Amino acid sequence: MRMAELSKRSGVPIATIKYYLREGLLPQGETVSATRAEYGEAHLRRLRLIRALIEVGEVPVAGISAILKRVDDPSVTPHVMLGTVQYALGARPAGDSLTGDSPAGDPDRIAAEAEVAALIEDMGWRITPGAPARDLLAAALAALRGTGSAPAGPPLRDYAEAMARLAAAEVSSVDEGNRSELAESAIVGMVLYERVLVAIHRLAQENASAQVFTGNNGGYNKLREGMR
Amino acid sequence: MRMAELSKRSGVPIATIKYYLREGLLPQGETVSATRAEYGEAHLRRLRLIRALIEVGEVPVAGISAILKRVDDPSVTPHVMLGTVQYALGARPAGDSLTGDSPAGDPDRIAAEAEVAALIEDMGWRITPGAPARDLLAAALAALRGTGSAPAGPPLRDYAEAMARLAAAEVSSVDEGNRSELAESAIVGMVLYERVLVAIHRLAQENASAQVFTGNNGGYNKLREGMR
DNA sequence: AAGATTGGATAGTGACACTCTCCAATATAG
DNA sequence: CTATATTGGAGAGTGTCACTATCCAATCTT
Repeated sequence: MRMAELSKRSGVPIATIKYYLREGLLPQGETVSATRAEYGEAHLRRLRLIRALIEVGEVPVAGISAILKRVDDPSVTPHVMLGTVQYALGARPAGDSLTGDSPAGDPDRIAAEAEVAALIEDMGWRITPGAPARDLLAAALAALRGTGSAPAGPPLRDYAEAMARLAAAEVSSVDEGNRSELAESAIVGMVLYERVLVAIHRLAQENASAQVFTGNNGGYNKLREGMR
Repeated sequence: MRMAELSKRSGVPIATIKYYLREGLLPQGETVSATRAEYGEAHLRRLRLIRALIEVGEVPVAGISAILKRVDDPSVTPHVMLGTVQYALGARPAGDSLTGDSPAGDPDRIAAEAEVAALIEDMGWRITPGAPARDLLAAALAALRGTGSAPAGPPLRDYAEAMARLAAAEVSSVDEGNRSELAESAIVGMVLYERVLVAIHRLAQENASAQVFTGNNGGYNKLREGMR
């Protein structure tokens, strides 16, 4: 298959495919002559993976590049690879430009970090010390406690227990197939199930809000009036 | 408080505060003279809210502007306001630039939409027909089914039940205080608890991956060897 | 032989979130 | 009552990101 066909079949413009080739997201096709290269089904699959990560997963191109380097390196174990995905996803600049209530030093932040450590300990989880998700959680908690106006919400433990159950099912469903398929499937799973989780959480929030704030309505949700 | 002090106390540079004023994220201070305006605690609180939404919540500035317009409009009910937040968060360009497997027309996408509708029906949820989270979920599911290499994962119902429980607790914890505080607290809650959820999900995934892929290790997670 | 297509290199685009530079009108200090 | 500093406000400039457009010479295709 030539580039034009790859483009048509994937729906990705040729200029963009060239860009992905340059960035190393997509491996080069097999060069047939100076002006011709042959692409296979693997390229198409890879391209779809890239699009899914970018469009649905909102993973930055640089992160995808880092992920795919690991996928294509046979010496990397699945667990390490998942770690790479986490790093690529959590590529938070760690003190974004403005360092108002900076990562370290802020008392809210320190308290939040302790809370995170306690949660992990409580759950008996094995988590790398430098895992980006730790920072992510600590930052979210610090912001939650620090904005003044923050609702109490459910205890972290409730989140952790629910997530432990779901994550166990997600990860165990990955455990099959050959290495490179396993790799791609694990990545897709990690990134896309996170989006699924978020989307369903939002739906659940909307429903909960409807239950709490609109008796049987406030002019917003006219349908399903008498349902309940 | 003058702008310099507002900047110092919030950690946000003056230039950026001016930018937020221009964009309407932050209300003007009380003009005292042609070159002097007075800012109060409310401005500081609002500024912290903005930073939390941008840094932790990754909400685009345009979305924050839309959200805050509703917060400052007393005729908007809490439920509608939460809807606005969802729109601001899910401001997905709906066919991003390249329309490869476009929103409509794609069979994977249509199947995914049916799956979403069935889930909502099953759970007995009240969800607006045009809710952005519907699209978000449908897009994630379509990508999941369409990449070829996708793990089965837990049934959607499991996610939905877990999220229903958490969302109910989140929303009910918001139900107090005066209107504008309630509004801000609801926003903070929606956005930041989502980050908390995501972060804990990632931690749970890392742990699950460690359990499944490393018997008692692969050279990655040297600590806690004999724990289990 | 004539036109189209290809891979590859280089430069340009638009969106985004700031950030910088000016400016005239005050404040404030000596 | 000057001299210096600061303020709010407006406009243009910056860096990043993910593309997108333009050229080009070397092939294919007809």
